[in-house]
Amino acid sequence: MIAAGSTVGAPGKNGAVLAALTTDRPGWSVQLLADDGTAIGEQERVDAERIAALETEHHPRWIWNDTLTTYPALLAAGVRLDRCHDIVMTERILLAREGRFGEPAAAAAVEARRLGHPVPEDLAEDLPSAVPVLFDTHTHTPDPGVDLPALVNAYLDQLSRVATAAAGRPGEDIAVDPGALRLLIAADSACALVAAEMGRFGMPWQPDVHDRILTEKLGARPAPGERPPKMAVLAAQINDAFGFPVNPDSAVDLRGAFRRAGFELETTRSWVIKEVDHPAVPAVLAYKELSRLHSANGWNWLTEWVRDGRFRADYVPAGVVTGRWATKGGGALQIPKVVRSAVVAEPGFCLVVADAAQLEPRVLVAVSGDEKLAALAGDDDLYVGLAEIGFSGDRSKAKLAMLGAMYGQTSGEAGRLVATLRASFPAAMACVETAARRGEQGRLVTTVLGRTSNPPSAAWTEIVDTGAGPEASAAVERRGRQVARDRGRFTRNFIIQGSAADWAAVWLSTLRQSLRQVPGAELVFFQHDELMVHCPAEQGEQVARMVTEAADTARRLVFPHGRARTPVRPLVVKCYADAK
DNA sequence: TCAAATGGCGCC
DNA sequence: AAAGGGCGCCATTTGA
Repeated sequence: MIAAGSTVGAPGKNGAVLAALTTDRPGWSVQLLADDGTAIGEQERVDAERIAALETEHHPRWIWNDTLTTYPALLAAGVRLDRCHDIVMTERILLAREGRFGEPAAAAAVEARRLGHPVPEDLAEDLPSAVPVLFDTHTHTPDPGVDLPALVNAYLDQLSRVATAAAGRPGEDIAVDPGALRLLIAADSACALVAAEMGRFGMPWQPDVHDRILTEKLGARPAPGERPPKMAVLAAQINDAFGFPVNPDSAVDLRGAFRRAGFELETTRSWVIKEVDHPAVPAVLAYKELSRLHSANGWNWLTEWVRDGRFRADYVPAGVVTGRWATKGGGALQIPKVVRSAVVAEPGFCLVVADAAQLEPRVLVAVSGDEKLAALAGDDDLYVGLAEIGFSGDRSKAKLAMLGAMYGQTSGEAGRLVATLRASFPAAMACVETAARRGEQGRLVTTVLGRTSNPPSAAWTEIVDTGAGPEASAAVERRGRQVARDRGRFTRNFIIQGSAADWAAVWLSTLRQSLRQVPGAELVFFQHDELMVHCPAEQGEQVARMVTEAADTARRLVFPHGRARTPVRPLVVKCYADAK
């Protein structure tokens, strides 16, 4: 379990609690340290076996520059480690709070340069998009320009900055408890371990089942560059219905075809086309659906991403500004429901699939401290209670209002419903609306654990300032107001989505710790507010309980003062498609 | 001709 | 039903 407010665990036998590690060729270099950073013994060139022995003997927190470029090679060598401190990930969190967003986050590398070591440009310019993600687990890439003293300096430097960073900066209102920030750092580091482990183990995936789904929907697998049979039939029907050739893959062509047929469409999105009264419409909609399946999760995806019965994704923990995970390639966070029956536990194993029910509205309850809303939070279905209070029992309206409030909807029915919500729950609404106003002013917002929004770009400031200027034309003024409002919607949602991501990160990393007691159990999937464990069938119920307990721990740690609940719903199944 | 932008849609 | 937040990915289109 992650201890809030502490950065290190119990001392090991020899007093060592930390182990700085760099990747060298061949092998690794390690320095054991006490919790104040004092070296214990000598720097050591080590192999995987020695690292495993150090883990057993000292159970240290491993300090390294970047989990995603360090840990996969260790996993490939058969070493699993329990705890780490990820310098790069921590640096991004701290820099954002210090108003130094966008500065190089490779702290150890920066420190190494200060000490006079050469730092290659690619590492020095370590912006989030430039972080090398080496998921080839057999790649063993040395840390260029990073040595053990630099790593230790970077670690101590980061520790010393936590309290100030937690306090934030004058005028920004982003202060959080230092313990919260430490929890965030620990959770993010642990999530990086999860991401590497999950990427290596992979999600059980049966290619024959997937192929059956594709063949059923699309017809036999076509030659490369050809349309699958059922798409070809639909394309022909579309041509017939219009009376002239149309390429349904081309939005330009499709829009032109509808124009010739007398329909002026803003876009060719499916919900727009659905409203058009023309004989081609059903075939167009069917074609779009099949086309999406074929191009995003068709046979090409299957051959590229599924090997040896596993889908191995490249996860990027906290890769999104809000702290949500991202992926590189494979689209692991957009697996369509229609192919989920291909995810099947191995013989003798089961899948424990769990999602957090109505997480975002519950997070709003917690971060806003709205007492009236909190009174509803005990219900299993938050929207039912909400409906009774403000929406004459209409659950769908209550849900729409809540989503509209969190996403910043102002127009249409949802906009009106948000107004109703505001009347009943002023504190909750004030919370999101304050966040929106800060965004409109170009200011920052923070999640509950202290992840801070990125500042607006210079271009944004320019547009907003010009729009507010005395000589602005009506159009320029309108444009300025619009980008300001867009920014407000972003910051409004940031505090909710990001705080939900905080909770989920603690949930995931807490569960990872519990699962060490269950031989054969592996986290195999994580998607924002949902996770999946692959474990021996007889341990399914035990793992399900752990999932629930981890959620409870996460609630206590992340929302210590809140009355919000964060219930999760673990299901023990054979197949992902059965988890509904 | 090639890289970047756009449109569209899957997930939460 | 529509369209507010966050993404990644594909095919097509655009523009240097």
